[in-house]
Parts: sequence; structure tokens; C-alpha cells
Amino acid sequence: MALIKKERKPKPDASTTRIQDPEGTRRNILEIASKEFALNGLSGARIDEIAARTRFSKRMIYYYFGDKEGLYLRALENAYRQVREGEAQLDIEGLPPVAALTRLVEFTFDHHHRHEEFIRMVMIENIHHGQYLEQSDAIRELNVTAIDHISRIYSRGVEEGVFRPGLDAIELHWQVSALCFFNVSNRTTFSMIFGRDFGAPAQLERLKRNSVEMLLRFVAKDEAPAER
Amino acid sequence: MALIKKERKPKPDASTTRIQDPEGTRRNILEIASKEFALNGLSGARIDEIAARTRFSKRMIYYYFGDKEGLYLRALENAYRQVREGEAQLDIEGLPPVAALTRLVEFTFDHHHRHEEFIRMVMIENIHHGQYLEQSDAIRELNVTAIDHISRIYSRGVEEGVFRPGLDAIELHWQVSALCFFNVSNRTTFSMIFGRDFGAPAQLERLKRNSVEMLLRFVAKDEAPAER
DNA sequence: TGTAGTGAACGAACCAGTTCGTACATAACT
DNA sequence: AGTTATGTACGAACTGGTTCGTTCACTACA
Repeated sequence: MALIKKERKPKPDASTTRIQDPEGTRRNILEIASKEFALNGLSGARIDEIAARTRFSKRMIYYYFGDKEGLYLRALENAYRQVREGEAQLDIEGLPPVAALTRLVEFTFDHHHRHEEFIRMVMIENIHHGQYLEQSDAIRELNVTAIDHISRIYSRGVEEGVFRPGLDAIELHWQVSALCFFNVSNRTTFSMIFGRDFGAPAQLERLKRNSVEMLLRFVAKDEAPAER
Repeated sequence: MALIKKERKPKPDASTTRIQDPEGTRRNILEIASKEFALNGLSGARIDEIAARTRFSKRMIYYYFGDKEGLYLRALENAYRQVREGEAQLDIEGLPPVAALTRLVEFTFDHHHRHEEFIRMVMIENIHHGQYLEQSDAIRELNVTAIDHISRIYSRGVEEGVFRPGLDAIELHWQVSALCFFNVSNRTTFSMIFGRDFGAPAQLERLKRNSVEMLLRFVAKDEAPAER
């Protein structure tokens, strides 16, 4: 049988000189892909859709990222990197323990709130049982320092006698994360069910204040909590 | 005009009597579908896969549920119903406020832990911006009573002078939910990142105790929390 | 009591649209 | 010239949904 050769368009455009910028190409693709994955999930996102939104063709995605999962993995890493880099902004050096912890919780609350895309990626990744996070050494490396702040604050608080001893820094981090993460991750359904907008500024302030207070009261030394 | 009559097979088979059981059929399909959606999400789940796992053909899914989204919606409702029904088991009548709140938090913690499928459905639904929950009056109706327990416990506690006044029952519910939900929803990534199994029984006990304590300390009347 | 009619329950095969991924061609840079 | 970068067209497989026809239980009536 005869091979059918396609006619090729000989000349698409010569007016604009194509500037080669592989790094820029990667960044542009990754940026768009991150949004799409965060919005639609891994299976929900469409490679063609991502390609259409970039300045490049689908071919470029495969050229630079191999396949859909490779692209997703990079988007996941990207999300973690951005957020962890942002966390480096937090400065609590020199603050006394209570003020430092307050600042940490407030910062985390706001930070999560500002990075909904990240929250969504983490949710999606949990849906996938961490299957992709598992493949990324980069992400694990990024995160080991995530408890540094709270760990130091807590130690200092215990030393100074304002925090009770015996608590675990990772568990404290867990508690802070839970309160701040949930605020973003479950806002939609929670608001719908209780008919109240949990994203409203005044409401957010209250939730933030509550979260701070919960942590402060939890670590506070003074007297024991009510007996059960 | 001539009526076209269908040929009828007079007597084909008498060995296996087909038992018509529409309710059973629906239940079987819904049960399998719930698992598949919770596992793979809306776009990730495959109708053919669901059909293959049921005792029926794909045709029946469309016969009973219309389309994929209809099936998903039913699965979502099903998840909420099951969990809310389970919550009705909680009996705190007669307990003093502190004991009641302790029991409530412990119960919620365990209940969420036991219903991972539900947690996953809620996550998935949040990824979809609550698009399907929005369509379900049934779910909203189910949930309005969700804060009854905590609301009554809190009022009683304030009356009896053991809880501080001025707090909001829905926000308390929010806090309990955050702690208990996060424990299931983010366990995978959290465990991976910090290299500790947050699903281990001893660890779960600690987290549960922490959660209870956080709530108790938060509502406790006595003296003010550390000033910041 | 037998039988024709009826509608609900069900299955196999199919269809049309979608989606990931690739082959081929070509332009730009070194 | 050779390597890198890029676009276009396209195919194979998949997937949601439909069509057509069959099976079965039951009812009305001869």
C-alpha cells in the first residue's frame, strides 16, 4: 500500500523571529499546567487545554515533561517549592515565645489562605494516596525544615517557663496545619452546609483569632485544663 | 396502517427464575460506585469499571441513574447520609458539659477515622467547588442538625459556669471538624513528609487526646490565655 | 385455565466524541 | 553540519452514552 504523505505548510510565519528560550518555555508551560491541575485534578486536567493556554504547542509539553504524569509531578513540586519559599519570609527571631507562636499561627493561616492552589494540589495528592509525592525526593527535602520554626519556638517557651513541657513539635505543627489547612480546603462545602460565608473577611479574622487562641491555650503552662 | 407486533418467545427458560429487585439493583450499583468515586474521583472513576464490579451491566447504571454525574451525586448523598446516621449513635444526654464535649470530640475523631470514604468524597467535592453538593437539597437538610450536639453542650456549659461565654457553636464545630477531618484527609502526605506513621494506633491516640484537650482548653472558663 | 398483552428489567453491541501521545517536518542556533 | 527547539497533523485507545432487542412477572380476559 502506498504511504500517504501529508502536505506540509511550508511557511507559517517569518515576520517574527522565533526566540529560543527553553527555560522560559518550561516556566510558561509549568505555570499554566499548575493552574489546570490545581483546578481539575490529574485526570480532570486536559493536556490539550493546557497546551492551548500556553504560548506553545502540545508537542512542547511532551518534549519538556515527557508525559502527563511527569508534568503533574513537576507542578506538584512547584507548588511545594513556592509555598516553602514563601514561608521563609516569616521572621520570628527575637520575639518572645508567645508572640512568636501567635505570629507563626497567624502567618500560616494567611499564607495558606493566599495559596489556595497549593492547598488544592495537596488535597489532590492525598486523593492519589501520595503516589506522586512519593516519587519526589525534592519535595521531601523541601519539607524537612517545615517544623524548624515551631520547634524552636516551643523549646524556647519551655525553657523560659511559659510553655508546658512534654509536647511534641511535629504534633504542634500538625495542629496548626489542621486548623489553617481546613480553613481553605473545606471552606466551600462548610459554607454551603451552614449557609454562612466562611471566606468573608470578618469571619476569617474570627477563625484566625480562634486558631491562635487554641494553640496558645494548648501550650500554655499555667494550670491544668478542666478535668473530664 | 399495520401494527407491528413484536415476536415473543413463548417459553424459553424456567430453570433460573429472574428475581426482579430494583431496589437491590440500585443499592448494589450505588455501593460499588461509591467506592470507585471515593477512590478515583469523578473524572477518575470509570463507568465501565463500576459496571464490571456490579452484578449488572452498564445499561443498568444509565437506566437507574441517568448519567455519570447523576450517579456521582447519589454516591455523594449516600456518603453524607451514612455518616450522619452514624453520628446519631452518639449519646451525650445527661453527661456534664466537659465530659460531653470530651465524648463528642473523641467520637468525631473516631467516626471520621472510620469513614475515610466519606472524607475522600468531601475532599473531592471541595475540589469541584461544591458543584454537586449545591444541587442536593437532601444533603443540606441532613446537615442542619450537625451542630445540634455541640450547640447544646456549649449552652449547657455556659449556663453551668464551666465554659466561657461569647463563643459560637458553628465555629466550635468548625474547630472540631478541622482537627478530625485533617487527621484523615492529610494523613498520607503528612506521614510521608515527616517520615512518621500518623495512622499508627498509638499516634492516633495522642492526636485524639490533643484534639480533646485543645477544645477543652479553648472553651474553659477559668483565666484568660497568655497575652500576646 | 390457558393465553395474549404489557411494561419493567436487563444485556450486547455499537457509536461518536475525546484524549494522550507520536511521526514527521522544519526552523533556529552553534 | 549537527544539535536543539518547535509546530502540525494524526492515530489508537478509551469512554460516556445510546440503540435495539430480549427476558420476565403479572394481569385481563376468553
